[in-house]
Amino acid sequence: MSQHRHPGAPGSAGAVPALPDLPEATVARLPEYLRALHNLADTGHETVSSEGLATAAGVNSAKLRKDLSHLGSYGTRGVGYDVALLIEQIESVLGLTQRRAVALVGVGNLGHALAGYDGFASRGFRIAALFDADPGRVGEEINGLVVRHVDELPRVAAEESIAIGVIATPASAAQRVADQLVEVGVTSILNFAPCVLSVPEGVDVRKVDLAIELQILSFHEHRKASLTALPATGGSALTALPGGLAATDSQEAIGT
Amino acid sequence: MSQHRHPGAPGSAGAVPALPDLPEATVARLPEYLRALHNLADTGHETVSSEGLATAAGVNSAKLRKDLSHLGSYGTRGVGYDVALLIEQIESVLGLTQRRAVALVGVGNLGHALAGYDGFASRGFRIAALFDADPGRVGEEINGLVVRHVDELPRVAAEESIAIGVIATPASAAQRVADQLVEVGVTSILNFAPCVLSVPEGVDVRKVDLAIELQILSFHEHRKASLTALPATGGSALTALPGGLAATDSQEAIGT
DNA sequence: AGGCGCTTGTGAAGACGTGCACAAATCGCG
DNA sequence: CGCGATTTGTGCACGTCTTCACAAGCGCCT
Ligand SMILES: NC(=O)c1ccc[n+]([C@@H]2O[C@H](COP(=O)([O-])OP(=O)(O)OC[C@H]3O[C@@H](n4cnc5c(N)ncnc54)[C@H](O)[C@@H]3O)[C@@H](O)[C@H]2O)c1
Ligand SMILES: NC(=O)c1ccc[n+]([C@@H]2O[C@H](COP(=O)([O-])OP(=O)(O)OC[C@H]3O[C@@H](n4cnc5c(N)ncnc54)[C@H](O)[C@@H]3O)[C@@H](O)[C@H]2O)c1
Repeated sequence: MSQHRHPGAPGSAGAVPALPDLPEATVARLPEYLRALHNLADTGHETVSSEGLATAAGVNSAKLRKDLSHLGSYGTRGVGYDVALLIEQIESVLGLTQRRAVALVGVGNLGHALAGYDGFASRGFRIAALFDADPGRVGEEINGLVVRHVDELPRVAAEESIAIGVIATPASAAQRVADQLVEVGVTSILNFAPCVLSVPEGVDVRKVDLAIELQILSFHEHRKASLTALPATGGSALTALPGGLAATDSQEAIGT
Repeated sequence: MSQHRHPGAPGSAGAVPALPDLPEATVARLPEYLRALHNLADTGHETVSSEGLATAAGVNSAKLRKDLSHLGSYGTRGVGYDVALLIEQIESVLGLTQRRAVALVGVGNLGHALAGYDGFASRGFRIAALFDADPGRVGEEINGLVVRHVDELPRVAAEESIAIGVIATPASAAQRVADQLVEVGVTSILNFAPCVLSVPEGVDVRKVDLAIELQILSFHEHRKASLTALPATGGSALTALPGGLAATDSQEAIGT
């Protein structure tokens, strides 16, 4: 976690973009806004209201406005937001003006799918290199890229100026791979292996774990089943009627 | 969300689970604790302290204790938690005592990888059916399962009592597939397509979007680069030491 | 039995995130 | 030129989550 908040320079008369220092929750939503905006642009929309964009992104419109207000005032009251301008601004804030090079380590079952995914390219990234430790896989060509041995990582990382590393190896190898990535200067890692990675301060790790997602769904499934099964709670008072239609739970949005 | 648990009956002679109604943030972490606990059990540990488990799960120990306290008091002061007992409790709360059936729709690039993934089975789930709309793929056998046409979903869903649907189709087809899943009674969906799904109240959707993860990393990468470029802010400090060996295990955990 | 060290469980405080509600700003039109 | 319709940007209150700090409980050793 980044904790050191520089207290000084509040007004900050800086003329430059000035690093807005966005709330983390906002950062996590910006990509979704960006995707929705691209959809709108592709369908010919020139402007969009906060209400419209919020619906397209699946969030509350007040939240969307507050999020965007952190980037500056790029909307026009009474009109809405200019789609092209907003795309530009969000991409700028997310650092997508340069196409970042991604290295994928572990070209197995999952790695193959990722290597062949074109959603990377269309959203600001370039798979620059594939690595594996299995000699049987080295040399294989996927989508125009040759799989290299992981020992070549230092050389290739320098050549391609890798910005982000993706780990798709078994969990047992993930920490070692992470160490190797850090060693060659990678400071952002996306980890698909089901394990906790230990990295130096300053290195960011995000984790995607499919089984965890399913287990969270399982919890809610379990809870829903229990609720309809035995609606009587405690011993007295509040006799939540089992009608089944009186579901008070509002929007079902779970987690982030 | 309601939080008031029954005020009386502290000893709680109740033998039944009793629906703890956990905070969502806690639910999202329980699977990680569970995974860490299984690792501990496999390496012969019988008990573990909150500190130890917290480290293994990559969280703060106070947070872990508070999370576990929501399930009840399953620890022993001065000793720690019984690993086997805690596994049992967490699995019970998450509804993993029954092996839930999962249907995977869209057996393309990504779908193939998911269908062949054994991490499902070992963590409480069973891939019960594969579906695709492409006649060319229907009939193909993957990992012992035959790909069926998506039109067979109603029949198969009933036969296998599908609990969770996984969508791995292109975004353009995702909403239609979601509708079909809801239609046959599925109330939990894991969506890999980069789009917002609209579902009725009572249906839970979780989304995994690889490009979003990368873009969030990109933001932090961008910010880190800007900071080192112009460190004039405040007193600066933090001169990222290149040594590389001073790995403080302070995880950089971003977002959730 | 009693004391000591260790660990849990939790109250309290603060940080963070959310959503309402409304003033301010802008456009279009008569 | 002014007015009403529309939509942004934000102050404020509320709820959720995190973290600290410590009393209470437990086992072990003397
Ligand atoms: N397949 C899926 O759908 C899926 C889903 C979620 C998570 N995961 C996780 O993703 C990871 C990969 O899964 P998979 O199914 O592709 O496994 P896999 O065994 O098919 O592929 C792993 C690949 O990593 C390579 N590898 C092993 N050690 C390495 C090292 N030190 N350096 C470089 N490469 C190395 C192996 O040679 C292999 O090619 C696993 O941790 C798995 O738990 C997979
Ligand atoms: N491949 C990846 O690594 C990756 C990563 C992240 C996200 N995604 C997303 O996952 C989804 C699938 O990606 P992919 O690379 O596997 O695509 P793909 O084109 O290889 O596979 C899509 C499959 O869905 C099937 N399909 C299409 N319409 C259908 C329908 N109505 N019902 C049932 N099946 C249908 C197609 O026949 C095809 O087999 C896409 O939305 C993609 O954006 C993929």
